[in-house]
Amino acid sequence: MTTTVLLVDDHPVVRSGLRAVLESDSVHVVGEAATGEEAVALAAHLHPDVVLCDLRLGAGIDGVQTTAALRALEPAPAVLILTTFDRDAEILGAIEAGAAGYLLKDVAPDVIIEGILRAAGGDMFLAPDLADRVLKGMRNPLPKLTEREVEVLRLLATGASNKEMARALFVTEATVKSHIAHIFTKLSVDSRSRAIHVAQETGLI
Amino acid sequence: MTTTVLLVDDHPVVRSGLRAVLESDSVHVVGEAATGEEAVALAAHLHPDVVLCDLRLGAGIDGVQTTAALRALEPAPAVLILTTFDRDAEILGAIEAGAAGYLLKDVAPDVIIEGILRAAGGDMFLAPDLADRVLKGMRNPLPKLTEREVEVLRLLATGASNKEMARALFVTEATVKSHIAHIFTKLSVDSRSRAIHVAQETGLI
DNA sequence: CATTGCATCATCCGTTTGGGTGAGACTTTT
DNA sequence: AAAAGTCTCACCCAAACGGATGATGCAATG
Repeated sequence: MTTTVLLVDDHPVVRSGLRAVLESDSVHVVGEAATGEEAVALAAHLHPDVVLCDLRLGAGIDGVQTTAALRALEPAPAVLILTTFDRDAEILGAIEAGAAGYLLKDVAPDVIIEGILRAAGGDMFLAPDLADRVLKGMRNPLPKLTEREVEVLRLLATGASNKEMARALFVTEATVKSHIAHIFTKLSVDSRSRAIHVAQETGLI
Repeated sequence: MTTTVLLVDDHPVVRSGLRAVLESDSVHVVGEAATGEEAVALAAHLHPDVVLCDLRLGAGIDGVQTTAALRALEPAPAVLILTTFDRDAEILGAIEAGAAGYLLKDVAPDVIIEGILRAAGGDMFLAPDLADRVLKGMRNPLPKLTEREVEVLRLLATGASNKEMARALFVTEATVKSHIAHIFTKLSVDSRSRAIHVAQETGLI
């Protein structure tokens, strides 16, 4: 029995590649979507066994949000995340959103097929080089930042001074300092540069 | 007459996609390479009209170096850069290394084909949304940093303090401050965070 | 309704950073 | 040989930052 798959990627070339590589006795590609919104609409209609989804989708909702929306469908397809990057925060986000697995784009085609079949069977499937990191991430999850803190962190990452952030956010410098102090504590750092670094490394921003 | 093309990308899926998308009356894919080294070796042997090359090639030499090596062949193939990112420094690097053009991966297949044909004909071909930026980059080229300065900048971007950099580089803090002062001047910034930001934005690091 | 969490602001204080200036040693270029 | 560029270092000073502590208002949670 063949497993039906919906492809979600904003690059036409990648979709064609996946189609070419996946189509076989055991896997049948029933549709393609370029955005998360399109993916959800198509999945609701086509009922694929598995949705193979990029985490980075140019415009619109991102891969994590798409995963969550797909998993809320009835019946819910298994969602397999396929992407170029291995950012901890996003792996965890996708898994938490109900993804069955996570593969890097540079793996061999047969690994992807294997992942699809296992995802269709209800298995979890993680690229070996990532399993470790995911587990580590689960052991020391990054403390969650509040919306405001993320906002400050983003400004911080653009190189803004406290004064500039205060102006941009319509608050006093004291408030900005307060937010930054909290951010530093949560990220276990003691300088803006290091905060930027860990924020980027963990995919927090 | 058909134009012969060599594909260079570290992702098998992308290569398959490109092959599926490009193969036509006017374009014939004569080979695929996963690394820059492999690309040069194959190109020397297959003499393709055009090499379609990703800038980011997991292991080994990068796209810019590959471009330079390919252009040094006799006869030299036209090199068309195809990538996901639009980092100014790399665009310029590839153009300087002799690339005929630069396309983003999310463009439509027929745009890629058009780019290949024009590259084969000796034209320059830039994705429209990039041409502006390239020209801007040429008008305000980033002042070149010395090796030492780049080294300091990299450390800076990891969040290191002056003291830590001094230790890491076996110099005094005064020296580190001196380098940083020069970096700031060259990048026209006045804080470490902003230096990190422009360095990343311009692909300097 | 009490508690908790968030965002806001303040003051004090020590440390780090950034800016200016100058200078010696070594290499490459002219 | 002179000039230019790089890397190294030092000193001074003002501004920005980071840490500690505490307080207010407000919404959500229990």
